[in-house]
Amino acid sequence: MKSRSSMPTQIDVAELAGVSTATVSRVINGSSDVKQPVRQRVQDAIERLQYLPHAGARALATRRSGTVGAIIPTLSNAIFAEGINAFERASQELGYSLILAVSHQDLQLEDKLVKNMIERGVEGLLLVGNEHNEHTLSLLAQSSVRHVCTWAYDATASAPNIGFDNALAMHDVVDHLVGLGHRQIGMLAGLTQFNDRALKRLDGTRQRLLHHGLNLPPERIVEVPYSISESREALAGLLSTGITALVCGNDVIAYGALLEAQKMQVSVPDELSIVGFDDLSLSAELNPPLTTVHVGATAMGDASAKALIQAVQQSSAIASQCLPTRLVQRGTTSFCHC
Amino acid sequence: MKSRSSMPTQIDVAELAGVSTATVSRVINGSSDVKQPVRQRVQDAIERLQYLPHAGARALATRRSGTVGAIIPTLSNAIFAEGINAFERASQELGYSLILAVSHQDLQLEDKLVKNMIERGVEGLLLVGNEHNEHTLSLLAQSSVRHVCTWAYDATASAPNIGFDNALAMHDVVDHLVGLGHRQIGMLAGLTQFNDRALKRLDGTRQRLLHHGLNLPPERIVEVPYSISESREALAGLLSTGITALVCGNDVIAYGALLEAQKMQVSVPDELSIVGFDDLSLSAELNPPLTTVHVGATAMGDASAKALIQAVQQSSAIASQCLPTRLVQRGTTSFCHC
DNA sequence: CTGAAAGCGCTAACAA
DNA sequence: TTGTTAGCGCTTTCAG
Repeated sequence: MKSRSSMPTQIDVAELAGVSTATVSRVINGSSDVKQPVRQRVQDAIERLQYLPHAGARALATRRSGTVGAIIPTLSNAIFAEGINAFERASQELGYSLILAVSHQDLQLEDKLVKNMIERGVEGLLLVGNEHNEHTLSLLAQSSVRHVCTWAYDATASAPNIGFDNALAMHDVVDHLVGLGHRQIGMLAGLTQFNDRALKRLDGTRQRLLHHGLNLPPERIVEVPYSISESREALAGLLSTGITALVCGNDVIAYGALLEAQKMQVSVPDELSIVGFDDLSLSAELNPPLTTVHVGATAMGDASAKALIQAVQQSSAIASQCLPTRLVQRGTTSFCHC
Repeated sequence: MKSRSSMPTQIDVAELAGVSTATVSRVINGSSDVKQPVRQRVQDAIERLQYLPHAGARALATRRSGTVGAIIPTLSNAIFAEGINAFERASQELGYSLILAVSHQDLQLEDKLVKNMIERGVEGLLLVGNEHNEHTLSLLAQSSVRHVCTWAYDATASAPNIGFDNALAMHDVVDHLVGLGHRQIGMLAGLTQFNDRALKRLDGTRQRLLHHGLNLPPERIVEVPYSISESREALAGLLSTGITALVCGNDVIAYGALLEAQKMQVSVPDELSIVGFDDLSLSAELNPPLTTVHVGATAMGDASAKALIQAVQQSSAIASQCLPTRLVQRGTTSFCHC
């Protein structure tokens, strides 16, 4: 008899049930070839001892941890929270637990976190964006941990991508605005440093404007962090450049612009059209409701979990997916009255 | 020489460095008694092989997993996302990884998730609220996994609590409103079933109104889910009961009330005062800015992680903490003009 | 200061 | 169908 400090082990169950540990293992793992009476004795013993298998030991023996990891920039951004919520749900339904880490937009930290995830034996890993350290990528490559880069779809990326085309999405936005007669357009972008999604949105906007023969001069571009108050502060300056429409890098920035415009008595959409990006649930409820780009964060989280886990289970590669985005025309955009 | 499919193990490092695995282990764990030249050889070997220690094996040997768990109702609620963000950050800084699971307000599912967390060997566990299955609690008790119930402080609860007094917080709200001359007060509460926080807020409001000799009749209480649109729908009915002030179970509900009132041309705060709960970052930015109860979600997540991990490391008990909450008076409340 | 060896709790051949 | 026996990769006495 071994000395055990706390929890019962398989050995205890085996003793109580009068079988070998192998049999206990078989029962736990649902092996079909255990006779009913034996199976019952084992299950009773498990019940009586309140035995819980040790996941670490099992991972060691099977070389499979039953966990997936996710490393995201922050959870304070509603759209990431929503995506992770879906990712967790899908993983859970497929029998996997989620190890979550937040990188705070720090690629150096992200690298450490990836290393940690590999040590923990995650079978799949979700990352955000396509910008990562060289070292991080090589770590992933030689550990052969399945991984997907999400939120951004880039056909040229080396790692599997599940996300949407941030640049292309802006084409719809620009086309919409130009179609409404707007010619003087500005952009309140998210911080583009260390954020390829924000950069693509800016680039996409610029390119599509050019396509229409329009310019996006530097004075009409302001980058702000994910913050309503900082977005508000930037609006007045942008307005002074004579714009009639404003493209925002995300919904939160758009909220700032809208609220500040209203405070400045600038009528939206009559004097200024505003377009957001993300389509947070609040956006449809504002007065006026925000015209924005809907991205399926939930669908993305869901698809990522399923793709990752399927790839693990079939030891196949992950197919990249370019998810659709959709411009939702609501009340903050209208014909240019000028 | 063993056959290895994928990753290098300690044995490989030991061979390459010409030492025993015990020495490799010592170097990894920063044992001071390894001579410098040997230590260097080992570190070089680790570097060259890109060796990563196997967390599962280590957990098995040390009986410590280096993980903490958190089970929350949802991540779609911004205030939980914020709390978990802080919890993760603090845990990470203390060297622990986070295993996160979402219960979708389902106590049955929560029970399964707790079981899973114990199997995974989490050293500490964060739960939300004080309402849990009997079985869940006993599981926790006999596994002796440290745990805290958060978001709600209840002096009578059996498990350690780190949160705020949801009922007491409403006293400030009611006092504020009554002090402004309001006598006809209604409440747009969150769903109280399976949610002790929402229930406490409702009870606290009712009690404090009684204290002032005021009533909260059933027709002035409406429960709605965490949703702006459902909150909006409920407003008209509430307004028809002749209220001059509305207490909301959370900020999102308050947004709905505010936006709907504005749409109905009911002036806030002149004709209707509104108070929220949570103080999400958006609340201060609305027009008018929302009067609400500030709860330190970040502080709570942070305190929970620190308390949990400290208790684990000193194998001591967790001290419950009643965190302060603060009424933030902004623009949605004013003197009763009646 | 370093090495040898015995597990940690579980699973997976291989026998029986 | 069930038991026996090696490990999975790491840490940790205990010797030397």
